[in-house]
Amino acid sequence: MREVAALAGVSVKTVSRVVNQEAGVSSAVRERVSSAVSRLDYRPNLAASNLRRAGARTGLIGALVQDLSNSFSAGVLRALEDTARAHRTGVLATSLDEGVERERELVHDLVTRRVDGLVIMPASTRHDYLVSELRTGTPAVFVDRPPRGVDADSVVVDNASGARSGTEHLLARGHRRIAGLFHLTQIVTVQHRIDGFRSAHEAFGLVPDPRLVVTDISSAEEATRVVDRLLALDDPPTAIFAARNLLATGAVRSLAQHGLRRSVALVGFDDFPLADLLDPPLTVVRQDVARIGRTVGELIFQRIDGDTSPPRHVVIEPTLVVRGSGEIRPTA
Amino acid sequence: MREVAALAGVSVKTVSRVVNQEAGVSSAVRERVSSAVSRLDYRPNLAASNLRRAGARTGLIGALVQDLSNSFSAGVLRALEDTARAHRTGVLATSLDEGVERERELVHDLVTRRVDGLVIMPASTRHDYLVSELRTGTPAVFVDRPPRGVDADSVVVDNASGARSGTEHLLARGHRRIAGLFHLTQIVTVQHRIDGFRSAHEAFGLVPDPRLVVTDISSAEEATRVVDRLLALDDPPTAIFAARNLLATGAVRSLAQHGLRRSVALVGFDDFPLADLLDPPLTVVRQDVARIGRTVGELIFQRIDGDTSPPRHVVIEPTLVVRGSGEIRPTA
DNA sequence: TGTGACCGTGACATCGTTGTCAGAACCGGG
DNA sequence: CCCGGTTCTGACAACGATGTCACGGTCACA
Repeated sequence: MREVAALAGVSVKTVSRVVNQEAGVSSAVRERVSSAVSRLDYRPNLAASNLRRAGARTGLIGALVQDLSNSFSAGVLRALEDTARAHRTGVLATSLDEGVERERELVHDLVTRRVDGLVIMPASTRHDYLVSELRTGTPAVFVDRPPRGVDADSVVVDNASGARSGTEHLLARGHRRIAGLFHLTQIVTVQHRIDGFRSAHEAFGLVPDPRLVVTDISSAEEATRVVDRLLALDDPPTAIFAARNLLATGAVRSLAQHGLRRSVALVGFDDFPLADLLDPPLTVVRQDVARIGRTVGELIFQRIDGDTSPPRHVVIEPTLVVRGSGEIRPTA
Repeated sequence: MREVAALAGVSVKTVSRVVNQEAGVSSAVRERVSSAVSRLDYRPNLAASNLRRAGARTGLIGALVQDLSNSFSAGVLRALEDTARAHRTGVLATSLDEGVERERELVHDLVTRRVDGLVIMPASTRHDYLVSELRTGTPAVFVDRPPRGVDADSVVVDNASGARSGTEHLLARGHRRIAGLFHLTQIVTVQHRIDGFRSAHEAFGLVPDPRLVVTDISSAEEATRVVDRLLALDDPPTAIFAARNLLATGAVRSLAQHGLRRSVALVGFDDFPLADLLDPPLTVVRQDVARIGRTVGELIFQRIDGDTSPPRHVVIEPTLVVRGSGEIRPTA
């Protein structure tokens, strides 16, 4: 900046005025400064500017998601990004891979970076550690999983209701032996999905066979092996409820290997690209990722703009998308 | 920081020493300062610190990708993110959606933010505008599409060779009327894929029927309509080469609607999750996204660490993944 | 006891920028 | 020609941190 000032023969303050398009600079001087700026490839230092300006923003929000390459995370992030762009803000996104310790470190790091807001798809189950972080004034919004131990906005889907409707869909078609595939039980949303799975059974006066309820499956490959095993039972399931997108794809792989894709019903939780192109097309409980991402964006920017009303907890209802795989009748 | 110093009864410089774990502070003082830090929830201001420190890094790299929610972009980004984490660096990712103007603005913005490096999956075809941006010393690496008008590292796949091997795969199985679906011709990689498609034909002493070569298709929906139209021709294609993941899925939708998934052969360019679960499973030319992302990460961090050797252009060979859809024989 | 080395600490300048305020130059009106 | 009011410009301090250097105190040793 000093160099620009020297080249243009003015003070640094005048350069600052020109760069920030402040009024009250003669056009002759403005011209000289502008040409000096471009001749020297001068770029104002945003950090220094933010330092000096009162209550300036960094124009950055931090987003901690489960896994960038998972279509759910990516979809939410994409919608969030679009909202952020409208507010001239960048998104600093990181995958957590269910790493609890990593979550803590990253939050600390992001707060230290002075991001304007945090969007957290948490790996941890207790978020007390956030209290001191948020005292610094950084607003946070939780996505997909609700906050515990700290008061913050959240956007989640009604997991119990989604799992319930998916399961009831199978029960209503006569299935009585339904396998339930679930992710890590320590995750609250997974617990809710299990609850929904059970309450659907109760509504039909049934109790799920414990051998058919498998939890803590964390990859598609593991889901495939689990289904392989279930299909080998004396009385195998006639339908499968896979409570997460990766588990559904794992289940499809197993069914395909056994040539049972058209005989065993399957309902998944989470829609994903191409689910409609499978054969049979996959019936799923869909979470509207774009809407979730947009809602998160709206909440966080309201907070950034100074909204201090009590935390809001937005619950988005998932919808059942009927495509074929969930309508297969039980084999006698 | 002043408050911490006051509370601990020391100077700010000593607080700085403790925070940065510098040697030469008595443990008593260190103790007092640490407790003051946690009592006040003090967080050092990274921006101010960077301002003072000579040649400090922001610990940020900017990544401009085509579309975060596309599995190709997301996969590359995920691998890049992992590399960046190893270097204690965050990734500021943005979708370009083929927006040329947006690319320019974002690059300018990121350079102004003083990111340590830029990773660009460019929307534009000429990158002269980068010359002045890069003069500031920010290194850049191009992904997926090569730089033109500026000297910078790049990581691309051999598009011509990939398209050629995919097309030859179909020709070798007796197909003579092969439809080619391509994205925007202004994109260099698309031109190369077209070249590969043609040269495969030449190798068989053939010339593609111009009516079967459709370019500038930019969405899955449009691809579906195009295939609908091609199938309605008097002499419809017996095989389809879809030179991008979205175009392949669009093609599958059309084939499905016409009940032709098992009669018309299909080879796609770009692998994606679940391609193996389609029926028939999709034969594709696969780009190793993880390897691309890792390579990009290695290049950019070498530059950040001061490597000033001439630009390197890494070409990654795509591989043909045979699954079924590409092995369908032509119908008589 | 004096001396030099070393240790712990703080004062001050500085990074690049902008808010504040004051001064210089110019204008029109009396 | 003087005066008050604009208009334009610059000097200076400050944002939050750290590099430099100098200071006072301990300690070992001559």
